[in-house]
Amino acid sequence: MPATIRDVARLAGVSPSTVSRALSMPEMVNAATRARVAAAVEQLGYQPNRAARGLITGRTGNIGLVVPDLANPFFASVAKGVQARARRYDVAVFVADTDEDAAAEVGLVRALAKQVDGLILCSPRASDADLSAIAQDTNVVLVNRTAEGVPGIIYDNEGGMRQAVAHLVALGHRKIAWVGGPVTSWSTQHRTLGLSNALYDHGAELARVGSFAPTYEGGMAAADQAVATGATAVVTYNDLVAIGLLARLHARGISVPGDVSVVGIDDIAMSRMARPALTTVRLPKQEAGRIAVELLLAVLDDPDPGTAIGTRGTLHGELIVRDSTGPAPQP
Amino acid sequence: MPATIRDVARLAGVSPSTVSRALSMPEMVNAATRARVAAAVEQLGYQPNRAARGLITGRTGNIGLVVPDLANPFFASVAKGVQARARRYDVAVFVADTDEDAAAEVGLVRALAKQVDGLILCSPRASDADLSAIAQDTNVVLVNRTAEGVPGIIYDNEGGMRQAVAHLVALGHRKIAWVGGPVTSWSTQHRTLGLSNALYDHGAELARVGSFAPTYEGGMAAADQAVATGATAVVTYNDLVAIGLLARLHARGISVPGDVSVVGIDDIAMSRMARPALTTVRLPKQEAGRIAVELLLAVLDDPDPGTAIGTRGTLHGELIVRDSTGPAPQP
DNA sequence: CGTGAGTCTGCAATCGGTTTCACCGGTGTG
DNA sequence: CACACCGGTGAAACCGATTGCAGACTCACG
Repeated sequence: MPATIRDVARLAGVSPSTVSRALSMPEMVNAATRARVAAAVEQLGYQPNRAARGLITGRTGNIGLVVPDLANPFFASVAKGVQARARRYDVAVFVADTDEDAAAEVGLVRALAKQVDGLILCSPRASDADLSAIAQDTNVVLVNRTAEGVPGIIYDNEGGMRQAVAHLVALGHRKIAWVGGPVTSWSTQHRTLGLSNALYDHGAELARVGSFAPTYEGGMAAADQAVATGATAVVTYNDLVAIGLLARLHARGISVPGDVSVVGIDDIAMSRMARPALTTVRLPKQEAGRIAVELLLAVLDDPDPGTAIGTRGTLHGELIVRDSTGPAPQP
Repeated sequence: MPATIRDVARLAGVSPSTVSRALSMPEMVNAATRARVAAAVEQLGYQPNRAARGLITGRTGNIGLVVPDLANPFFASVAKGVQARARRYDVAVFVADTDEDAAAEVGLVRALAKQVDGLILCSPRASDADLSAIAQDTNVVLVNRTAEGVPGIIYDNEGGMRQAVAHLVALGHRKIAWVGGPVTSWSTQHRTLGLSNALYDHGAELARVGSFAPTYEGGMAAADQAVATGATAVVTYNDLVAIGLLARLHARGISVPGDVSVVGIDDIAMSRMARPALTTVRLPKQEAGRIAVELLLAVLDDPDPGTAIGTRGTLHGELIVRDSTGPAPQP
């Protein structure tokens, strides 16, 4: 039903080859012919069939995005960024959600790999070994995770933690509790390290509270233990955890920031709606998605694997001070 | 690099045609041959090239999902449902975000239409005319919107409003304010109507507060006007609005539910984390996505346009009572 | 005027599958 | 015994684009 390249050719009075060239290598065809082709294309509303093109060029013009959970606002934002930037390059995006399941993730990636030119893996849960294996035979860009020889975008977790600590120390806090995320999480490890270093530099004390699910419930569970450490401030793995923690503290009648200050990481939409509004380290989420697309397309265009391999973008967080942090209570 | 059907054929000692048949119409080929082919497929890890198949069958095995805003938790949930169900049928999903822009939407849909077998349009902002035009030459399923002759899934807005009203009336509320969403929104119209009817049936009074953006900010803006109506309860267009309204009421020192009760619609994750936790009408979001996929695939399989046209699924909401509603204050 | 270079265009092969059609051997029927 | 039929298979055409190669034409130069 839709017009084919032959229809255009017939209408323009040229051969299909010429139409093809007029569209993809305009400088190779005579200006007059080019104009005739353009007119015919216009008239028929012709759009080349991507499947047919892909068959011969080996490029599909599609990329895939794999995230652990679309309903998580962090990943939704990244997806939004990916999607917006991909459109600019006329690339379509397959989105897949693994439901936080590492095994499902590997299967999904394998299935998707055949249908796309490259994949963006956001906070993948797969093992380093699986990840490297995948990157072997597929163009992959990692977001929020690193793996040997695979290009990616990461956040400057150390820098973010440093900002949070500087803020809290300035407010007089000397003992700070840390609520970590999943033990296997790459981010948890780096954030723990960054926080620990920053606190050491300021001569303040770190109280580790352990690992919790990166959810509202995880935050509620962590609250009592965080308070029990005697810390006057709590930094959490992400905003969702911080908001859960806030809820539990409120339920127990503990004042924020009067008794305890709370800092999250991410700056999801919910954070400024929390009560009290959450102080947090804002991570540029859509930006990560946009850069991931640029990086992936660069990898695709460069046939030489040496260039892009190891290319790694770093994005910096920004401390957003709201109402959940205040001066440390006088003992 | 990846194995082609010819590789499989050679290994199995048969012709490509037989391999094709063994895979797509197994009953047409001898069991022994079929086994040999299966073994060869297994050994080579063969997966048919979708582009090549699509070229001849005219089916891509892909569907598209278009939403106004991926970062909106409501749409993220729908996307999650679509995505999960599509995977079950081995169908890949293109996701596109229109940024709430009706014009961009139409363009996006046109571009996407060529690359997929069908589209799921979730809460499309386009005009009825544009929508019908699109449905003319593309397989479309609507979610949260109706259009003449286009199949879709909608929510039973009337039923949801009825539940909310019954709850509020039972608590003694006699005058209820309604904060509407965008005037052009299909949902706004139906929710307004449903609320109005339910209130009439209970002999209670409706106070319309006007149209507001379906956002947190919209809710903050609506709060003062809602209070000024003298109503003892407020129903809002969605949960985001309700949460914004809650924030503004808190800022003004108005107690919820002591002075005013608040009811939202959607039941997004944020709602149970609000303070007070929000009473709301839960809409099955992932379910809508799942059904939309089923419906779309049914449309695709049925060459007769008469059957599916006008097929319309209705999903029912469920009142979730939390802490934002209570007995009407005694005058 | 012949020749070579250069520009532009068309022919035909190709990508990896699906599908039509013909064919083959074997069986059942008139 | 001739014929139709049937299950199973292969050869070849085809889907809609791209691209290597060769031909046609123009132009300049010797």
